Amino acid sequence: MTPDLDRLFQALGDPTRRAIVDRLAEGPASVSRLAEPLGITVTAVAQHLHVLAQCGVVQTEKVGRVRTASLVPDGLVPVERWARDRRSMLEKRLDRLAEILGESR
Amino acid sequence: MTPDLDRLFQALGDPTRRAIVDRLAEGPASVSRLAEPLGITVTAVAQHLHVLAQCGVVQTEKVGRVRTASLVPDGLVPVERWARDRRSMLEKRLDRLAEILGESR
DNA sequence: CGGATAGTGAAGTCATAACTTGACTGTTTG
DNA sequence: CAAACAGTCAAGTTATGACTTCACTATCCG
Repeated sequence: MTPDLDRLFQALGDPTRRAIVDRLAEGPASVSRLAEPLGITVTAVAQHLHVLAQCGVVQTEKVGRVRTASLVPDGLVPVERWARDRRSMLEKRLDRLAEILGESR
Repeated sequence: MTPDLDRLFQALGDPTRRAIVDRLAEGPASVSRLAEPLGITVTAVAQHLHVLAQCGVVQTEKVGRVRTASLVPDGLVPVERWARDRRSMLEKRLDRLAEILGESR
């Protein structure tokens, strides 16, 4: 069910991948530029970028021999919405509960 | 770095665990009640609940022989905030960029 | 009491996923 | 052209994590 959300959350579950997102939030970067501060192979970074692209968080474009990655504008919206929805659902329930408890006073 | 977020996102990366959260959004439930629709062992559910509790998403209380799980009111807030922060950072950057491009017209 | 019910604990299995290495393809530049 | 550079591809390694089973404990109820 909802394989999109699955891949999205699973992708963000990895700290290295979130670090990449953090870095890209400050602006586009090449594969090796991303690899540098992470102490990781460029191969590994490329793999991470692939999964981040798969779930719509980043987009990459290769010009010449350098591939530049950047964040997709609304890539993180589903995450935000998922969390917000659950929270609001819970809050509604708790409000109703409080109301009932209040009435019986 | 930020082991809290790490555990949180990693926890939500598992579809079964998100299904549990979904179920709990509708109200508290016992371990076996949660296991039933998932086609999974109660043991597995207990394990999932443990990791969800570790990262502050659910809380459980055992009364008598039944353990009841429920969502922690603000357990998902960090997720929401993380996503929102990245998005707003990106938006600001794109706005600045648009401004600059606009000026040069 | 005795049998069902609800969950726990320890161990083991199995798949996946995060890396690495090493060989290779293109691209830039002195 | 040759050497350095940026990235890619295909394997292989290793750790972790999502399960299961089975034996066990504690609680409820007729």
